[in-house]
Amino acid sequence: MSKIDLKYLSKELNLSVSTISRALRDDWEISEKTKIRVRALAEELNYTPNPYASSLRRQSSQTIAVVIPEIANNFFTLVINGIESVAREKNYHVLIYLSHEDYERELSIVNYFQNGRTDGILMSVSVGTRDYTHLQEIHKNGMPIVFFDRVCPEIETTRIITDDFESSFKATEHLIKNGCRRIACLSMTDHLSIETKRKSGYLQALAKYDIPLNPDWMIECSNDDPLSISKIRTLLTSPRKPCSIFATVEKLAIHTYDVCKELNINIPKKLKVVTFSNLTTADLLNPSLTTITQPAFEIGKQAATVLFKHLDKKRFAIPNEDIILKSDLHIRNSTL
Amino acid sequence: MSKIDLKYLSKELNLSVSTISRALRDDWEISEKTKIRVRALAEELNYTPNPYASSLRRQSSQTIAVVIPEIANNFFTLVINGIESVAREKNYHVLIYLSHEDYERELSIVNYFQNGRTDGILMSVSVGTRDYTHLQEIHKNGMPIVFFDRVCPEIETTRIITDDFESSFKATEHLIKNGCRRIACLSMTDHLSIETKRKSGYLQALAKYDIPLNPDWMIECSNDDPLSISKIRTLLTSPRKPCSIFATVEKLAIHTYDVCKELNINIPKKLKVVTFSNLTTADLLNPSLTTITQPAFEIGKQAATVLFKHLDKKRFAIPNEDIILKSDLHIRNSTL
DNA sequence: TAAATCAACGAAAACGTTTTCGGAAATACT
DNA sequence: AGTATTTCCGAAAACGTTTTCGTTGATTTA
Repeated sequence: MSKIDLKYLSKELNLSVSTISRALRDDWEISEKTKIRVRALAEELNYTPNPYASSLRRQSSQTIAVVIPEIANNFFTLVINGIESVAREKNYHVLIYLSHEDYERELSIVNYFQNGRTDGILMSVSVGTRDYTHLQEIHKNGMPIVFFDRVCPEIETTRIITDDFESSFKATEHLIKNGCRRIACLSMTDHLSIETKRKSGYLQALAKYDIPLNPDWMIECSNDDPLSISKIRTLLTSPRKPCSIFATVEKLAIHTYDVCKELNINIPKKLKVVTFSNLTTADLLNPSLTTITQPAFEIGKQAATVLFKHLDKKRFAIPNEDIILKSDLHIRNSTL
Repeated sequence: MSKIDLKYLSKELNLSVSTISRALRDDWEISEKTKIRVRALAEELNYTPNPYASSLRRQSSQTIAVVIPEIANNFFTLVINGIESVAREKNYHVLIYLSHEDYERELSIVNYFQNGRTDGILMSVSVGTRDYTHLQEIHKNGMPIVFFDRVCPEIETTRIITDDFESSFKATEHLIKNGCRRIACLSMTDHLSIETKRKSGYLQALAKYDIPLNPDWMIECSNDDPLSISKIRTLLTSPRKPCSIFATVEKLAIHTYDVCKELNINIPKKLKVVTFSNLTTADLLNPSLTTITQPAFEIGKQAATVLFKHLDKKRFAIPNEDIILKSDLHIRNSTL
């Protein structure tokens, strides 16, 4: 079975290659009659243009890249769903890259993009990156980037984020109003924009209610699960232990549940837990988990929309702004 | 900042374009001295070849496509992780497409692949597809496909699957041994290979223990969540209701949990539940959920490995065989 | 010494599109 | 009738690689 390309069609129809090409893209310079003939044959032979030839010639790939730290994570999968929903509408293809929270990997991924493989990037930076020069460089070279959730403030582009400070404040306040004053904060690293905002929301709430901060209760965890778990375990077995936990990421709350199960600590009687999370089963946990839920699908959708607004007409520069979406506090039994 | 391509490098170094190209791919016809010069400049200017030009010329894209029904699903994200782990090693790029369990979408996605956009496909078919001609066609045109989990038996290629029959049998037997005889089966559609296997495992277990089959207890659910939930609700409120549920997919078990919560049905006292699932929080649910867990990461890894074995040397044809991995039955409180 | 081999490189074709430029035929306008 | 517009189409360049096929001068072999 010979390949069907423009040349083949052109010979078959006794037309030039350029005419075929134009007919298929519905160019006004081609008569309706020939368009119909061309389309008919193309349809019949199931012709599809070679994407690489098109991309090479047009200098655009009809492809966007999504760079995320991990994929086995409800937040990011929902974001991808949001992105895909608009990419599909625009007939774009979606490349997915996982940085695994590692700076080196992120670096090598971004280097892939130097030469036109993608028309734009949607990205959430990994916890491991503290240096943004690789992003700044590619951005300066004209590659459009839109950040979401874990953003890079130094780069002049749109950042889709949520009201992390406010919702953290609200969640902490919720704990306080439920009688807690000994509130610990589990967070990841210091370098992520979202982490600092969430922590400062927590701190602000403490301050508002005149609760002194116990530095021992601000636990910096990492991507090293066993280490994080052991940190949580020592926290919960220490003589001065907290009566509730505010976790900035879902995983740390799950670790907390695990440790409580192991140590037979009753949630919420002995320990209340609230966390950022997009877990679909939060309602079914034992006990059901109070969460701050980010509008993940919407985040993906908005990020993609901003990017495509630029890709559609290059004249539209991506504005340098934060788009802030609201998270929801779902109060459940873990903070009863 | 002008583009740096081979032409630019060639002018800079007073060498021909072809020499530059060969030097960079470490061709033996180029002297070590010039190789070093070329590499040095390429490194300095951060040259990366245009992937579309390469792909066009070499007729290979360094890209594989993954087609899955949905992504907000632990099983598939783990599979993707497995795939990505080997794709990354091979320096391949991963395109992800979501069929959303819809045949039409799957069709149009597969049509994208007609003209070399991808070097190979890893795929799990959607529940909506009963006609495989689109897959057969593209496969006959020489596109390598490897199926996983939800396979297409008609196509002569490798299928990575799990021991669905055996583990379903074991799970059902587990329910029987725990005193259940009135066991309902929640499944999706009739057309998926995995569904029929899982159901026949269930049926076989009933047969072995001389339990007559109640057709009313074989509930065919769908992707329409509200409908599925209402089916489950009527099942659990009917006069002749089951005392346990075997669910072929995670979502149906979650629906069951929701309905039980709504109707105040105690799990496991009034109803035992076992399901296929890769939920990370199965252990933390109320009650903890007994699951048949598929080795999702390994599935992705194996699927990708088989594909790359072929892509590495085209002489190696993808064998027409099933690779069967074992699932694990994790007994937890929902079947106590 | 002449012929043959070899190492190192260049010119140009090729991959399959898209797009620029131009040209012939048909139609419309003085 | 002659000129100006349209209308429709073709030739060829261009996109940036890779690869085929030479070519040159140096080295080895007969």
